[in-house]
Amino acid sequence: MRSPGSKSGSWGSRARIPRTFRIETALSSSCVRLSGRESLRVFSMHRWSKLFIPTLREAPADAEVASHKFLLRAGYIRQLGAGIYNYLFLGQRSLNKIIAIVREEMDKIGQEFYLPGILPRDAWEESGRWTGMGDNMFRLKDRKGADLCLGMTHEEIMTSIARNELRSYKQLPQIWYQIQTKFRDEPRPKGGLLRVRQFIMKDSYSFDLDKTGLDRSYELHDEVYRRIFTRCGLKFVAVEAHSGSMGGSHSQEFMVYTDAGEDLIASCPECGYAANLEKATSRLETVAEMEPTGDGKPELVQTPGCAAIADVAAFFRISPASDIKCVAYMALKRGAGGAPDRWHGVAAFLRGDHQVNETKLLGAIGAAELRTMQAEELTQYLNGPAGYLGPVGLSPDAEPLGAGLTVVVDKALAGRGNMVCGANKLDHHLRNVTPGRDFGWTLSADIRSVNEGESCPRDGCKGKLVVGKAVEVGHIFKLGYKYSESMGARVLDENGKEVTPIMGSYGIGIERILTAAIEQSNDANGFWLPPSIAPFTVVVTVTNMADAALRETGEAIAAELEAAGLDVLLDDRNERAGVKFKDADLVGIPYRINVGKKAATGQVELVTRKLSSGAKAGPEMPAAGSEDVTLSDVLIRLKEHLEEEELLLASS
RNA sequence: CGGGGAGUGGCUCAGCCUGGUAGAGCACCUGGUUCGGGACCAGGGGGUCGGAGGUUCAAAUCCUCUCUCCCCGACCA
Repeated sequence: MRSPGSKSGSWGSRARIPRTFRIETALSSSCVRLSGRESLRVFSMHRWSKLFIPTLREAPADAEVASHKFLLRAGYIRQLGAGIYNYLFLGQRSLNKIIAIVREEMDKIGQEFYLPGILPRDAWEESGRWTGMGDNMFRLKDRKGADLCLGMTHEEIMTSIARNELRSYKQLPQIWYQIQTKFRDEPRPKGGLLRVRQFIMKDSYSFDLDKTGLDRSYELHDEVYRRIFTRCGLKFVAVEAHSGSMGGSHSQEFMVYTDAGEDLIASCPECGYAANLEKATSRLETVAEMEPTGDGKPELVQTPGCAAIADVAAFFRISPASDIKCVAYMALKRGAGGAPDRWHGVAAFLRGDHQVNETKLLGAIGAAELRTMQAEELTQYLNGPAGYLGPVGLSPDAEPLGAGLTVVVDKALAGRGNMVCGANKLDHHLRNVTPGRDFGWTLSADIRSVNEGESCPRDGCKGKLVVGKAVEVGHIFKLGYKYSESMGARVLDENGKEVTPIMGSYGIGIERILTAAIEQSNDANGFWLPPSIAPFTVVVTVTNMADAALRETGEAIAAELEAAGLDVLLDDRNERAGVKFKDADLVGIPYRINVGKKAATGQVELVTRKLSSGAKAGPEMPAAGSEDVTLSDVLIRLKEHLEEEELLLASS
C-alpha cells in the first residue's frame, strides 16, 4: 500500500526493492546480501573484536556500590548526569532480556499499553497529585505556557482511560500494563542504577468490580511477580509494605537482600514473617514496672544536665524502657479541595529505648511531610526545652498550651505505669507517671521501628526478628478507590446501578533487577548474571588468534552453539589470553569456553563463572569451575549446565 | 535543603601549602619482540587544569562568585 502523497514510493515499498535483492546463505554466516555485494547484516555472529564493549581496568572514583562499579567497568553503562545514564550495548542487551521475561509473564494476565511519558497537568489536578507529588515531579511548560510534567507513574492516565471507556461491569476485570520510562527528580540519586532520575518500569493497573475481584487481580500479580523474579534468577523475599503516597490498604514489596539496599527488612527465621521496617511490628517483652514513690502521683524531680535518655536512666537508676521520650515535629498536611497546605505541631511520645519511625508517624497522623521542631516551636507548643519534654499537662488541641498540637503516643506505652518523663521545664523530670491516668493523647498508634532481636509478632511464633538491608525490585498495591473515585470512573453493575471500580497498582523496576542480580553475584574480578538475563550466555575465548587452528575451532564452536539457539559471544580479539580471561570474568557472562592448547587433542575448557569465583588461576593451574570437554560434547555439556540452573531456580 | 568531599588527557591520580606557564601509570596510535590470567622495548598523538571574574610582570596554584559530580543526612511507589 502506498499513500497517495508519496510519488516515489516510501522506504520499504515493494516496487523500490532492487531487482538484485536476494537472500542467500553464505557458508560461514547467514547474511542477507544487497546487490550481491553489500552485507546487510553486519553481525552474523557477535565478535568481540567488532563490538563496543568498553571495559575499564579501574572503576571511576565516584562509584561506591559493587553493581555501580561493575556496570561501569564492564561497559554496560556510562553516566551522563546525576541519576542519568547511557545504557551501552551489553547493558541494553541485558535489560532487553529482563523486559522480555517481564513481558512474557505479564501477557499471561494483562494487556500491554504504551502511554506517553510527557503528561499534561489536568490529569494530575483531578487526583490532587499535581501538588501532592511535590518536587519529585519534573515539570515543564510548552510553548504556549501550558504546564506539563514527565510521567513518574501512570495511575491518573490509566484511570482516565478507564473513565472514558469502561461503562459496564461486563468489561471488568481489566489488567493493563506498560513498560515505560519514568522520570523522578530524586533529591539524591545514588548507587549507579540503584536510585536514578530516569528509569524503566513495568507498571500495571487493575480495575475490578469489587473487593473480591481486586483480591484476585492482586493475587495474579503476586504469582506472576514471583515467576518473573525467579526466572531472573533473583533470591527475593516478599514483604509486607507501607503504601506511601500511593494510598491504599494492602501492599507487598519484593525485595532482594543486599547491603547496597536502602530499605530495611525485619524478618522471622522461624515462621517466615517479613516486613519492611516501615511496617514491621513485634511482640514486646513485658517490662518490670518501678515501685511508685511517695503518694504515687507524678512528682517533680530536679535532674540537672539530664537531657539525654541515658542520663535520665542513670539518674533514676531505671532502664530506658521505663522512660518516656518525646520527639517533636512540625507536620505538613496537604489542604484538601484547594485549601492551602498547613504546618502544625506533633509531639510523639514513646519508650526511651525506642526509635520513631517517621513513615509510620506520617501515616498515623495523615500528614505529607515531617520536620523536627525548632527551639521556638518547642516553646510555643510544649513550653519546654529539648531534653525535658513530656506529655503531662499538655491539653491536646486546646488553648492555650498545646494549641493545634497533635499528641501521638506509641502503642508500646499502653498499659505501662510509674514511668519517668520530661516536665517541660529545664533540668526537671517527673516520676510516677502513668499513661492514661496522668496524661491523654490525640491518638495512640504504632509509630516506632522494631529492633533486631525482638519477638516475632505472629501468634505462637517464638522466633526473634532479624533486620537486613534490601533493594526493592517490585511492589504491588491494593489501591482501592482513590483514583477511580476522585477521577469519576464509573460502571453500571448487573442491577443497572452505578459503581466505582476498585483499583490495584503494580510496579517492577527493570534496572533494579539487573542491579540486584549483580549485587547478589560478584567477586573481586567482576560479576556473573543468571543465563536468563545475561547479555550473552557464553563467551568463546580463543586464547591465541594467531593460531589458525584455534581460530577455526573457536569459530566452529561459536557457530554450533549459536545454531542451537544460544546467545554466543566470540572473543576473537587480538589480545593476550590473560586480557581476555579478565574481561570475560568481568562482564557478567555466566559461561566461558576456552579454546586453547588442548584443542589439538580435541578438547576445550568449559568454565562456569560462578564456580570460579574468588579462585586464583595461574598459567599452570586451571580456574576453578573449569572442566575439560571434548569438542563434540561442548553443546551437550553446556545445555546440561543451563538445565541444572533452571531446575535450581524452579526449586527455590 | 543541611553537613562533608572532589573537579588536572579516556581512566586512576601527582602538582596547589611556598605563583614562573603541566606530569606519572594505565588506555590509545606506529614498529618490533611476545602470546593461558590485565606483557616488554622504541617512537608518537592527546589536556580551554569545570566555568566566570579578580590580584599579579606571571595563576592549575592566591581571592570572589558560580556550575557539576560523589558521600552522609533529610527525602523516596
